[in-house]
Amino acid sequence: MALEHAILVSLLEKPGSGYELARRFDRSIGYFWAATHQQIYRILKRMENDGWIDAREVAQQSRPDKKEYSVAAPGRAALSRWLHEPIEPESVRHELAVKIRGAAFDDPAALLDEVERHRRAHADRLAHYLAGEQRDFTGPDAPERPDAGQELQHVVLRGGIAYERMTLAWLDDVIATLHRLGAQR
Amino acid sequence: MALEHAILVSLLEKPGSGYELARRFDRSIGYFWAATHQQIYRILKRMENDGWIDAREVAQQSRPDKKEYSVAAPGRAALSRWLHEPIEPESVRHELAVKIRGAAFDDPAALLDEVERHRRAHADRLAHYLAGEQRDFTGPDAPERPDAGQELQHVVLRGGIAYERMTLAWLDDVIATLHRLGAQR
DNA sequence: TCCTTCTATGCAACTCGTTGCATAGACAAG
DNA sequence: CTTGTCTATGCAACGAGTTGCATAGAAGGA
Repeated sequence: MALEHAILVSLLEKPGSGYELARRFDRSIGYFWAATHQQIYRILKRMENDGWIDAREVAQQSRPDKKEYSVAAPGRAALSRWLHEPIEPESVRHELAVKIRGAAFDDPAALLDEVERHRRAHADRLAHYLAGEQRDFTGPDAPERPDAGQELQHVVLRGGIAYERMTLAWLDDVIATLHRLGAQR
Repeated sequence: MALEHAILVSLLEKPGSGYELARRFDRSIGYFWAATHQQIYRILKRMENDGWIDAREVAQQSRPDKKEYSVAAPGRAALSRWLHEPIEPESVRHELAVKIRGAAFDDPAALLDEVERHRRAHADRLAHYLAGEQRDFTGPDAPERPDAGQELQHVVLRGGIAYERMTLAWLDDVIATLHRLGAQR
């Protein structure tokens, strides 16, 4: 039940509409917590009913009107409560790992294309993260004295970068292993 | 919808009851795909109805009887179909990352205990993985000529080890960042 | 003019996953 | 002989997440 909290954090970083939030969840924050626009709209409605967030109708030119949400005091309090609650170290769900173990009962070499496709996807994501880091934190346009929010966003991004680098190295290990098993047949 | 496939893989590696599967999901395979006994029993029942797996009543001494499941031909075919389908590179859900970004709107230093608790949990898990690797793959009792299944289990375990090492290093980075922000106040 | 794309919001139906509870046999400790 | 623990299976209710579909304004291109 952390999606509502992820939305609160995103709205505190910058107020926005459901549509804008959905796009943020396709980008930055969504790299650490995925969500579809359906989930987002539903939870926004619930949080508005509960008084956690305020809605403001915004008329726009050259595009449809939108409802811009911002966090109200009760929402901030709810987020604060959640931040002080302990959470369980996450339980991973790594579908590809299941496939790799399953390949023992099928053709291991047939997995190669799939693994290489994943490798490319992770290489793209790493490049994307590194470009974002350059743009926001380490490049010439980056703030000289970053505030706490920027420091924390940066350390989360460094986590994403470390994750992608580790994953790339592991996928190379997987590919080498599959090749080895293919050569043995 | 990969839990059924994870169960099929586990049953191919070794037939067992729902209870035994639940314990495996607390150990080895569950490190890459978590599941409770409720989910497992429900899916076992469905797969039995669909003819994917066969059930066999096993009378036991000094404990209750159990139903031992093994994979039938249609289940194997279903697994094979799934193995040949492409899957999306997984969408991560990293609750702690959401909390870290949220800490910018609360007290960053208050997160230290939580992050250190996670660090300990990951250190324990790494130690557990390394012990398992020693026992099954690199120690004196390990097979000299591992078969394909063992090679694939090992490469998945190496992924788990790499993940935990990366996570530990990142959590140290997070802890250092939180300390730095605390010192600045 | 029609078609597509982008912005923007939402309903309905379904499956997946979690939590709490219930039952029951066998055994060991107090 | 009651209590607790481990093995073993399951129901019911709920909440989370996915998929398909629908609507609608505005812009741009064929």
